[in-house]
Amino acid sequence: MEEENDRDTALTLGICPSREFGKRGDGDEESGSRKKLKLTKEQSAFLEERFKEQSTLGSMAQKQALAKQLNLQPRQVEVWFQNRRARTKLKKTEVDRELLRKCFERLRKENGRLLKELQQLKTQYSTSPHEFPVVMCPSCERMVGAAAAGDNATTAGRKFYLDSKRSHLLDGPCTHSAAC
DNA sequence: GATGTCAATGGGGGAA
DNA sequence: TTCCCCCATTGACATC
Repeated sequence: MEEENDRDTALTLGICPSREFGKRGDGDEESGSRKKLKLTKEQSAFLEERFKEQSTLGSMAQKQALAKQLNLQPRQVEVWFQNRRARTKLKKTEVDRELLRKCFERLRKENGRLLKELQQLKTQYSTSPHEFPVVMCPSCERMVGAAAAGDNATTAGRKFYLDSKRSHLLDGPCTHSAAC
């Protein structure tokens, strides 16, 4: 318990209990295992505030001043900012991933709906082709026509292409030629 | 004991 | 060369 108190005091002061910070590549020769430093609430809150203003440290002087203010080694402040940026990035990646997942799901549903609609049109065309006045697009050489009057709401007014290999439904006009 | 969090390490790259 | 940054990883500690 006493040992813990000593460590807490050290942490409050920003002093690593078992090692000297501020150098790169220093080992933990003394104890044989590195102790974990936990920043105090005050230190974390202060660093958070600074991070909100600016996610990078700026000049060396700025870093040293901040370190002095918090009773930390400049290297510790530097490391805190690095880790904080990494956490921010990770969080953003997770948010982006979720957005993409939702977007994919929406597109998958839309694709399914369009495929179904296409299948219906193909069936409709094969049973009563006379209802589909068709002309050839001189540019892309595909057959293009307008959906017959009386079609359901989703297909009415749309243009469609009929091709031996491909069939396309378009929401907008074909850009190939005026015939489309 | 498994898992998560976070300070810290070490290596590599870019800029001055 | 030095400094700063990013990235992957480590290890101590907390929580379940």
